[in-house]
Amino acid sequence: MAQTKRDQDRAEKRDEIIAAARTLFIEAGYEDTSISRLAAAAGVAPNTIYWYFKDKDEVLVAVLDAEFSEGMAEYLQLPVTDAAERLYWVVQRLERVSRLVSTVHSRLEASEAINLWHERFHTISEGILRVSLQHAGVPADRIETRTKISVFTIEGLLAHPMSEVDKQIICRELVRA
Amino acid sequence: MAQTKRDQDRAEKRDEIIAAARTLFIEAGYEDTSISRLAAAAGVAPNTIYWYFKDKDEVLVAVLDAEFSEGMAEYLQLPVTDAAERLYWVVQRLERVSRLVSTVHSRLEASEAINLWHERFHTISEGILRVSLQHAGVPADRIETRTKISVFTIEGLLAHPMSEVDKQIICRELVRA
DNA sequence: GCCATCTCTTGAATGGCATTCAAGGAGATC
DNA sequence: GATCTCCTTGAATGCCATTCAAGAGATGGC
Repeated sequence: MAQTKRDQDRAEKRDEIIAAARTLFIEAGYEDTSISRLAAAAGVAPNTIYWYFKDKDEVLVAVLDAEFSEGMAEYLQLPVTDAAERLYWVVQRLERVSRLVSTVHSRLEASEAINLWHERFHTISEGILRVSLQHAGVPADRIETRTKISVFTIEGLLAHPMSEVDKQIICRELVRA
Repeated sequence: MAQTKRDQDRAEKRDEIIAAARTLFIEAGYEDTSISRLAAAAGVAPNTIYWYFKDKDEVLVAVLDAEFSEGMAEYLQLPVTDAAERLYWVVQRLERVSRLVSTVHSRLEASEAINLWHERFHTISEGILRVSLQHAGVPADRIETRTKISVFTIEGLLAHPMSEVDKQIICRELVRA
């Protein structure tokens, strides 16, 4: 109701670009997806992208938002299991977007928008992990430290190839009381 | 003796380029150091770089080798202290080159040379860390897992700003028996 | 001493990139 | 029907890494 038809069209077109970017960024990588390629996939001219987004980083932020909210929705519907299994699920889920994880870290310095997104992501992730560790019985005075270690370890798991079994063992160690 | 004068000159010039790249890559970052800038700093034409190196990634590998061997020499001369302090020293030492750490991870896929260097680096680092954790009294059946967690956590510390105190606390937790 | 060969350096391209600019078209508004 | 705003685009701009072709200078063989 608050939206005019124009606003709706605009939002739809923006979403189409985000959808195309999502596929390309995840499958080909951010660096290897040029604005031209993205524009071609979205069926527009390269400079049209800039009508909807300030720059390429802002497209990435939109993709990250979409991926994050989807992943979070899945996580919240997860059957209740122990902390180690939930953690392992998170690792596997994040693996789909591991390229983006690496890209975000490499663009932290260059892009303020990415930096802000990254901080927000860490705040939320740490919050969830903190609760998991509490439930798992980690002593209160070590929760903060163990939370950070867990977050960093998960990021490490995404950046370095490893057998599924090893990942599971590491997840179990992370939530050890 | 095995070297002719020419080979020596060549090695010297190569080293000059590496020296210039070392400063630029560490202070300005790999991405923000164009071959042109590097060439200007080294006092040669841009394409001269390609006479000494296959590509920009190979320059990076040379810089990494130089930094690593220097850092390793320092580490080996470290006064004997407890594992947590040594770990904290490593974190601080690596912080000088934290940009490179991030760069290496972001270029793993794109460059086979970087990938190889990275694997070698992890093998060596894990080896050293493993010994530290053994000395610190970590149970044998958890050494491998804890080693990996420690490596990933150190990488995380480098990529995410944090107070020195928090870093020390994390280092202490990592070597906890 | 001379010529051929090899090393090294370079100016000038090539084809890419993200981003910007200026011009025009298509709808909505009046 | 005129005006105005939104949207799209072709064509630039100024980077980038890398390559090419030409030549300078030293080296080795005769």
